[in-house]
Amino acid sequence: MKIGELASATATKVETVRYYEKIGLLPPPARTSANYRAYGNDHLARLSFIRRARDLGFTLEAVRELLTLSDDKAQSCDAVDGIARVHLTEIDRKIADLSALRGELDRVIGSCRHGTVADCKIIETLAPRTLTAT
Amino acid sequence: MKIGELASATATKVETVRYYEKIGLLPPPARTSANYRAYGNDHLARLSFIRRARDLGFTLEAVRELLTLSDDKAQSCDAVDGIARVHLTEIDRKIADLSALRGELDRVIGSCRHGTVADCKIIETLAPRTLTAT
DNA sequence: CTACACCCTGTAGCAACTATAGGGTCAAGC
DNA sequence: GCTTGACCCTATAGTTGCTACAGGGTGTAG
Repeated sequence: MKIGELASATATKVETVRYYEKIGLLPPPARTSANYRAYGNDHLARLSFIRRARDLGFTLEAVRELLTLSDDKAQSCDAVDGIARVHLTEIDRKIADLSALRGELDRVIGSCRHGTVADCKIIETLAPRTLTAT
Repeated sequence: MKIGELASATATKVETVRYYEKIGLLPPPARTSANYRAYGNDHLARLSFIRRARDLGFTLEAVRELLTLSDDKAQSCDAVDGIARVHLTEIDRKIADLSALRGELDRVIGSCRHGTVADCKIIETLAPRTLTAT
């Protein structure tokens, strides 16, 4: 399988595949006589794994750990569970942050009376103190 | 006001202040004889504006537009309103994405039976297809 | 007069790609 | 047999929004 096929099979860009190889996430494949990368099913599986983990929002560092853990089949999967739980906590925090933000922005937008910028409540909210007192 | 004072007055790092100047978001201030930056209240106001907008999640590009708009006091504030609404839509999308992610990750974690990696449902979820068929 | 906190410039680094420049390869069609 | 076009290669620079050096100068307190 050439890099373009691997890429489209995993909804990845060709450059990204090469990037994953460069940072050691995807092992370097064999090469054809024309120096083209020749991938097998193991590469397809590994890249699929990476993409799924990325889609779930894991960082590349977390993906790297998950890949290492998944190679040791006899080990307890508690470490895997731990990584996932830490990640879940982070997502919860992000959602909370964004929701708070959303509320505030919504309030700001709601105050807009569609007048001129001089009376704009949005601008006022952004610069409440010293702007007029310059 | 020296850069350190301006920075601490706006909860910004000194390097960030210099960075904002470099990208043209904050105008270059006067200099003392020792070549130190000397800021006035207008700079304080502008940096406060920038920080508030950033806290609300606006990109630096959006902040730049908001600053430009806020300078023209006679103009209608509909453009300001528009930028804020676009931003709100983006935040909503991000929240939705993260919530979907959270649900999926929660489901994956819930399936963990704390056995070995070989039976790990989390790993299986990440690499459902070809990994075992290599 | 010597520490020490602060200031200066310029550059490199972070995540996770993406894009570009400047080439080589290969199958199809004329 | 030759060209066109899609694909492949490497290497490097760009993206966003900072942050962290390195290697210096300045100002003040003890």
